[in-house]
Amino acid sequence: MSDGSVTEWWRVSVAEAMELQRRLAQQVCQELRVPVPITIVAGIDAAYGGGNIYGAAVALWMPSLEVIESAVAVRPEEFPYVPGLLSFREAPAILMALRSLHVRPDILLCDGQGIAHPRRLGIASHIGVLANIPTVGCAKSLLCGTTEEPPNAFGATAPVWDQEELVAMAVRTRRNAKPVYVSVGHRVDLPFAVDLVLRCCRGSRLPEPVRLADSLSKHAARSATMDGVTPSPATDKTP
DNA sequence: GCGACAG
DNA sequence: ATCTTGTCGC
Repeated sequence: MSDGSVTEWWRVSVAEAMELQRRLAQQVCQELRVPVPITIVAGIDAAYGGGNIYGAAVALWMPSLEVIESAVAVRPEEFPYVPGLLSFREAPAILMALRSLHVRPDILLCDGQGIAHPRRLGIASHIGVLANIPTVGCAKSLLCGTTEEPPNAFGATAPVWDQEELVAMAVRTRRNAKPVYVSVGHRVDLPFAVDLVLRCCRGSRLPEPVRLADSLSKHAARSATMDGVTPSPATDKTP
């Protein structure tokens, strides 16, 4: 077979992308299959600048949340932003950043949905299946589903339902702040996902791993963009 | 047909 | 996500 069809899975049409999601969604594991105890957690996120996408990954020790190392990867913007197809736009850069880490995270905390997705394959689940690693989705807003406002206290939760299915939990990670939406990514169950997110909170609305990855990706995009430098990432590298 | 719509 | 100033609260 030609390696192009295998490695560049994101270079597809919107219809093909949705079809691939339906297929990969069947491979998502919603049961707890993680190393015990969790020693290394990595936060991942992406930012845009100058027509490129900056994927970032930050690895931290558990339970201290001390940073071990971080990495950034740059890729050109190829797939457009289409609600429900975010992973086809951001995952290539994020996977490349993950690959350059020298440590192997036990689990990934992703900025975005896990199975709280129309076809049950948000970016967290997609990356989990592709990399065969446990993942948790932690989004700042909902893509689908309905919920109630959780009590205004740290750790309070409220279920998120979509089509009669429990797809996520609204979680209050900080008093007086809007909740975040935690969902199963891959190889974890919902209770564990919520617990991990809470154990990663250090005063901010976003759990530390995600907050740091968000910050790193933004700084990388910003600094590269205003140096008049518009990096031309190699197009032949596979994430 | 109309509105909603992760980042 | 990104474009952008000041402002309210802990």
